[in-house]
Amino acid sequence: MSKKTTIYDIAKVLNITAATVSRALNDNPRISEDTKKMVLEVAAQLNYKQNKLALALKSGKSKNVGVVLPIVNRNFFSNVIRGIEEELNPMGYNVIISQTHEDEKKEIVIIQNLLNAQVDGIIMSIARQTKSTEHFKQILKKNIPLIFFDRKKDIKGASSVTLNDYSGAYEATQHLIEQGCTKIAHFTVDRSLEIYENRFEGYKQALLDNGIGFNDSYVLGLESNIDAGREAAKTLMELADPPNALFSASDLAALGAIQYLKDNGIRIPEDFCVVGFSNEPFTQFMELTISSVDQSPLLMGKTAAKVFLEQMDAANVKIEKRVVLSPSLKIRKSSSRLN
Amino acid sequence: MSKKTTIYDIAKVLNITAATVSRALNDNPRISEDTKKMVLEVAAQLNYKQNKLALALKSGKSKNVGVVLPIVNRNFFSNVIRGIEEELNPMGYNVIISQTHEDEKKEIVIIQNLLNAQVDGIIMSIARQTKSTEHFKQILKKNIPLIFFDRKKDIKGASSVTLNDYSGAYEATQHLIEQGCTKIAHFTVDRSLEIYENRFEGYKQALLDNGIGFNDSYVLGLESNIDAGREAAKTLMELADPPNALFSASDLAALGAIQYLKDNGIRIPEDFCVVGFSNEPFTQFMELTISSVDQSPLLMGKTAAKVFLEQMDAANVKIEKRVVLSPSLKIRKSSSRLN
DNA sequence: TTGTAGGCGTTATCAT
DNA sequence: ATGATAACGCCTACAA
Repeated sequence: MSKKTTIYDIAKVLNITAATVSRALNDNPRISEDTKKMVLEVAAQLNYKQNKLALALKSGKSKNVGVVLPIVNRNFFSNVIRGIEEELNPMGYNVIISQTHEDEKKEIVIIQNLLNAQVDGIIMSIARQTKSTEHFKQILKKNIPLIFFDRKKDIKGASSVTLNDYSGAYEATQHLIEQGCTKIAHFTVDRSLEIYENRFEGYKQALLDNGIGFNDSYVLGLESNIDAGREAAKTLMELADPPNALFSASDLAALGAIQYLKDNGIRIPEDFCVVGFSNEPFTQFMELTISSVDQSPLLMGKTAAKVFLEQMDAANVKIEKRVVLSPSLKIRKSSSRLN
Repeated sequence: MSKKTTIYDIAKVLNITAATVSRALNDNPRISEDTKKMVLEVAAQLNYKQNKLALALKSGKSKNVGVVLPIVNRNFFSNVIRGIEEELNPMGYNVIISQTHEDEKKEIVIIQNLLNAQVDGIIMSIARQTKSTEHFKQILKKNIPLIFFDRKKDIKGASSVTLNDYSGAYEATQHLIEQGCTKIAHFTVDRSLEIYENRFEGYKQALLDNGIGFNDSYVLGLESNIDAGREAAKTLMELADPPNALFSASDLAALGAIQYLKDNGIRIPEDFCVVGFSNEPFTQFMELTISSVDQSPLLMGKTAAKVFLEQMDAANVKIEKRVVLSPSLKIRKSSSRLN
């Protein structure tokens, strides 16, 4: 069809040069109002659209930001994306999404690709298994901002926006204790990840601060799904001295546990209290609503985006920034004995 | 820091020309194995990375695809994104996400922006209120593929991947009838949107085909959330002749209705059967699991991506393609009387 | 097999 | 106020 119209096409029509057209289009002061008006007119007539690619090549800024995360179709991550997009789009940035599927190799390839695509920044949450840090350093070496969210690695020059998982876990456990629970179990997922380790530590510290002995057999590592939760609950209840409460680092696992307990005639919250983590939508939809720690993913996304924007403004001034967001405990039926 | 290395840097080291380097890097046959090897070596040493921007400018192909949808943090949409990304990333495409927030003006601006950014294609689900089609035609005029998913407009040259909402609704209604339900209500959302209109039509036709009179007062339009569902259920049950079943075009509204019914001592499924639409995750998590029509969003995303890839291959051959996916009814407790 | 030169669309730095 | 020119990094005829 009709080739794209360039500033040269406009220039030709008006018998002026492309440079002048460019100035007119960019509100350059060194140009007469008259020619400016004419250029704008012809541009409209010819349906001229700036080619961002050319601009990007020239300026070295692509106005694209890469967002890398394990998987998009999970409530937490899709909310983060939403936050990032809402903050960045109005500033003229496009958001490129890539999924690692928790695969370190894929993560490395993706980052290579984004760097080749000349993204202006990378906002990411690392894959579970990622051990290497070489690819992160590559990013920083090219002097482009790297902002981690939720799952991070401590790397000089990289910023991060995380949740205070420790205090979230502490608060949740404290709440269970206040409900009169004395024997509190904990479901963790993968303590080699900082976030889960911190949740564990918060849980443990709350127990100790309240003079409650910490019991190793009450801590179980499992996958984040319903079946795993059911099974783990079974394991717990078959202990010689079973617990009477659970703080789960996963909402789905918490749900599984609740299902198992109910099936076995254990009343919630009368006999057993449960608090989950993530504040997944379904926790509010159940008949027995589930208490959970909210991670404010939307805010996390927005904050990560803002940190990126700051770094862009700061030009060469490379100050790594570490933002820690406060979780908020949503108390629901599964842990509401009093009142 | 160190400037990015270009093919010129490599050329300089080897005392050859950039063209030769380019050929070596691109497996061009017209080059000696020796120089090729050397180039590759030096490229590795200098940590050379191809600048995709330059390539894009030269070739006119950005290897970016725009994905435009109302909002990302909704189960359906985030699953579609996942499908698209999984299909396109391995083919070397990056996926740019933008949200319209159901705002037509924003949709227009976003598309303008994507066109300026020279995307190679646009995969999108239109905003609710969108009436104009001018911006869609702009896309096609530039000869770049436009693929709608779920919510589409019929435009010459545009492809689409949709769900057979009609048959999904028909099947759901038929199922309710088979459960012995005689008076079936319907929650719709916005019948000015094709998908909801089709669900309504499928519902209506199933009634007629079974010799069941269609009752206008059983059809309510409402927002897709729990409270609206509760309220609408109240309206229904206060009718002189209240229904004994509900086919809701929204899972959340279905949940609201179920909550209201339960609160008022109506037993589900014994007294009243419910089927929703979308197969949201929570429908399986409830104690009373909710029957729902699955939209296979992941497949929808993958299919849309494949259609795009086909169109790219087909070069100038612009064949618009219309794919219609089959829904599948997930029968759960909320509508399981028999057996 | 390799080098030369031009162009993709912009902007910026000189001149004029 | 405007024009000419170079440059961003790459690819590809064409020439040698």
